[in-house]
Amino acid sequence: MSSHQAGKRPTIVDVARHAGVSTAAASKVLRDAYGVSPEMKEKVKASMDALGYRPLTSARGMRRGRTHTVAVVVADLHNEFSSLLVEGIRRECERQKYRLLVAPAGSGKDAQNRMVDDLIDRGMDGIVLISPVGTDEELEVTAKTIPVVVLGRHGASLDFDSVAADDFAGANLVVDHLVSLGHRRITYINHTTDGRNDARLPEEVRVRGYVDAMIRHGLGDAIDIIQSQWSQEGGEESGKMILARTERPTAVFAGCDIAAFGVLTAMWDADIRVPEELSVAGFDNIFTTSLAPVSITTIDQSGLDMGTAAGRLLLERIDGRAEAVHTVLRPVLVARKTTAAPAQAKVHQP
Amino acid sequence: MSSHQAGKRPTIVDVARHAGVSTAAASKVLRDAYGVSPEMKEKVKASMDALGYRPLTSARGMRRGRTHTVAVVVADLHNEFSSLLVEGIRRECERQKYRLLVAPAGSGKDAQNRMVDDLIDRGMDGIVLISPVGTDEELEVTAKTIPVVVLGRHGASLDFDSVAADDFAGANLVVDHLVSLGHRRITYINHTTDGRNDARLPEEVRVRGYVDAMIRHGLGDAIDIIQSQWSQEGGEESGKMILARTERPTAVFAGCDIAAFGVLTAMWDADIRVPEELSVAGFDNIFTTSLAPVSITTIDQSGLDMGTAAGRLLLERIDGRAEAVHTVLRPVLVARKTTAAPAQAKVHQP
DNA sequence: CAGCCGAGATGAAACGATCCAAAAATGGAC
DNA sequence: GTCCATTTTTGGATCGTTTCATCTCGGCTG
Repeated sequence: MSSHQAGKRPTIVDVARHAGVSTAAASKVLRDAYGVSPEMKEKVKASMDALGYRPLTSARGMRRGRTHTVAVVVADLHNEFSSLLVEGIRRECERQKYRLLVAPAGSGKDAQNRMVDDLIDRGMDGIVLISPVGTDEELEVTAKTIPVVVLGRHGASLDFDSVAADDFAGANLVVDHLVSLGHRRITYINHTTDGRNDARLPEEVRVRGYVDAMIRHGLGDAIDIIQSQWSQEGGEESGKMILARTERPTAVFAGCDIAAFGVLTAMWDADIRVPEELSVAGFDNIFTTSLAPVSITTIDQSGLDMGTAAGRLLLERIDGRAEAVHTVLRPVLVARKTTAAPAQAKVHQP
Repeated sequence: MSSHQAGKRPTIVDVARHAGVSTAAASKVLRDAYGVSPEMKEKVKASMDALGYRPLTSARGMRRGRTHTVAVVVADLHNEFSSLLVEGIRRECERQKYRLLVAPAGSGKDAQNRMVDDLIDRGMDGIVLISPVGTDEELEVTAKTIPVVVLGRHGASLDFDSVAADDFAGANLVVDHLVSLGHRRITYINHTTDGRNDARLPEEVRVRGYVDAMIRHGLGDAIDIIQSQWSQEGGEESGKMILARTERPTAVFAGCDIAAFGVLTAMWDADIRVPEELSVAGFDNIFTTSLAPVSITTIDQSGLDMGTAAGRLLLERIDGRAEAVHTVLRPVLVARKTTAAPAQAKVHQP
């Protein structure tokens, strides 16, 4: 045995004995329940901090079923955008005196499901899932057991709440911005999902938004989609492909910021000046887009707001709300330095 | 009440009844304890997955005192480097069938201490603290209650383990690298800690490493330290200060990567080419240093290894080890594209 | 065949809290 | 001073699991 058991932790029984009252009384004081006289309250409280007593959350949760703890399941922590979401949830939890724990589950479906089970077994009061890969059916099974909020995925289940940004509107904003600068040949970099092809995935919604906006501007003929991956490598490759063409676009709309970084790398290596020779826009407004030497034009989904919204919904659910709520947040364009009017373009539109 | 209690979760009593055995027997099967016949084992296991039974970790932990769960306390999740550390810890925990939860506590001392208490109350088996702000004395009090590993802070307590990178050696590597490229005027950007001035803080160790290396190379006269903050703003301001000088350095060693980004921004804005006109080096090897259009030379502390080391130490402690272990890991230089020989320099050294 | 042994199985007491119903104290009203 | 209505206080059951001491039962030994 290690030496950590040294001074046994005081229990509520110790407090009661020290104060000369019953444990039931001590418990009431602890919870400020009804039916305890001021002097008893005083006495017990004094004993509590004389002994340095702190109730054991797990023992509490056992009878009462509440631990005042919620968890957010996330694939990994490297994604800056999910950090923002987490921070939003955390703030809302803090405001309502709940504790938030972050559970990194990996990107596999089984791993995520196992993590959810483990969190339930560990007495969480509710769970937020960030862009989970499981099917809606799987999530609904979970949601019958414990309050669940899905963050960052479009959908409309009756059993769990959801919060997502309007990716369609976001993609529209980018195209509108580029067109208003005078661009017509705007290439989009898509994230190709191998296998599952869920219309509610952000990537699907964004590409639809791009296509729709192009058509709306009468640029249906200029629609140009590169099937790639939303990673720095995917962006870089796409950039090189574009450079290899005889007729290049004047603007590239990378579906996410990481990919935009990749495109910039490709341009830098080829000595193409951004935005003079090519405009580049991202999506997500991750922290480093503002930090880059040439700050990147992007779409801000206001992750903080999404997070707090999710936190609020979750705590409402825990509190008893029965009907599902689905929130869609409106993104905004953050115009920075990677987009500008194209070299020799008529600024006026047809 | 919400509708989540629908199908009551099966307990070990249900399993026992279903299998027609005592709960004690069921419990033994669950833990594969000694003294259970093959046929009983079979029967009970069948009942378990017939009912979809999963033991409640908190109830278990209550009697046995172990929940197979550990937590890592982190100020916030925006720091990419701590994400790496967390990932390392997670892998080690997974290997040993432990669950890791991440607890974002904020940067305040009180907030961190409160978080640690709450984690103990929630039945964690052990805790890793990433660059905690509390004093060693406070940490020792905690470490008497629960196994603790401190990550990213130099120190040598008898009550808790620690893992840190050799910041001194890291700073040496950068200076050696720059000098070998032919630089002599190397400016260092320091992080000024207002108030506490702990010699074991990374920033203190790094600046000592810089000074020491400069002297070792006979460049004591060229020592030039800018007191600033390790943030993108701090880096940018420092960059501007350098530009305003009549005699500029040929290389800047920003104490951390974020600050290096700031320096690059300042240079970009002033049309100074990096590395042609100025070399810039960072420290930490955060993910985006490789991703930036001009990838940044930096020091890799191999956060993954630090994390797994911390995880291993923690689990050993939980397992009973009594003596403290302090690990220092050797960092390596990652030479990328922001450093090169200065414009008109003799490449040979005196 | 009495006695012993050890492996398997079990009932009940923990663990640290909450919660319910019942007991004790308080305070008026008559 | 008795009686009733409140308020305070309490004992003990309970949550889901482990653990401990005990019990059973077949097989061996002597």
